[in-house]
Amino acid sequence: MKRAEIVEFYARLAADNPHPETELEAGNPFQLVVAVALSAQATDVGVNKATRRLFETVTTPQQMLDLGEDALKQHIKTIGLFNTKAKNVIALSQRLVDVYGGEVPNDRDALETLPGVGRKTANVVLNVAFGAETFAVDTHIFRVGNRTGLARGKTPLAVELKLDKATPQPFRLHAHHWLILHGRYVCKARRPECWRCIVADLCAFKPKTPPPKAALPKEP
DNA sequence: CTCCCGATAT
DNA sequence: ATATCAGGAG
Repeated sequence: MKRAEIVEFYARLAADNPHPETELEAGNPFQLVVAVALSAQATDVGVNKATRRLFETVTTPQQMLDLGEDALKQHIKTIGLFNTKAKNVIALSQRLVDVYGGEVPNDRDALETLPGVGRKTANVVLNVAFGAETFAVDTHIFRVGNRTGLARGKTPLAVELKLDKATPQPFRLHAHHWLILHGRYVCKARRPECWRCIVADLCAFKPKTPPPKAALPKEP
């Protein structure tokens, strides 16, 4: 995608949603780390349903340790991969207490030493909790970047580095939220809704999906 | 590369 | 029935 097209692409998404925010519910950086770690291969809606009650009583790493792994599992058992996620969240909390004074570090390398936290989760925390201009490439952004031609790559890291180079100010801070929300609600994996996409004319995706035909009445 | 793994949409 | 969901670790 050309420079002017990229600016137009972001300008439209920005005009459509001036103040995009994460849809994960978290009251502080620690809860954010936990919520994002839990969100792997799960929907935000599902994560929020599980964390709503959990976060009423657990707001710090020490409180998570006091709760314990078994009780945590009961809270998050409706989320996929809950066994490894529970283990990771306890280990992550232990490390925050032992090494970082119970605080979430504002540093990608430090974040990535936390169990269950990889580059994508670290980038989300840096952006949402600390206002860094990071590009957290999840399944949605990977798909949108490759489909549209905005930022293509074989791996999430490759797409991230291209986004970093291709995204100009003043769009850098919120770019990853505009892309993820666009991917979640319009440029969907199964049935992309190109007929109502506001950047379809800038997009390289060939089979522009038509609007659904009106449902025919069923024969009895 | 495989494994982890329940809820939801199609 | 099956693909997909704010991935990460071994």
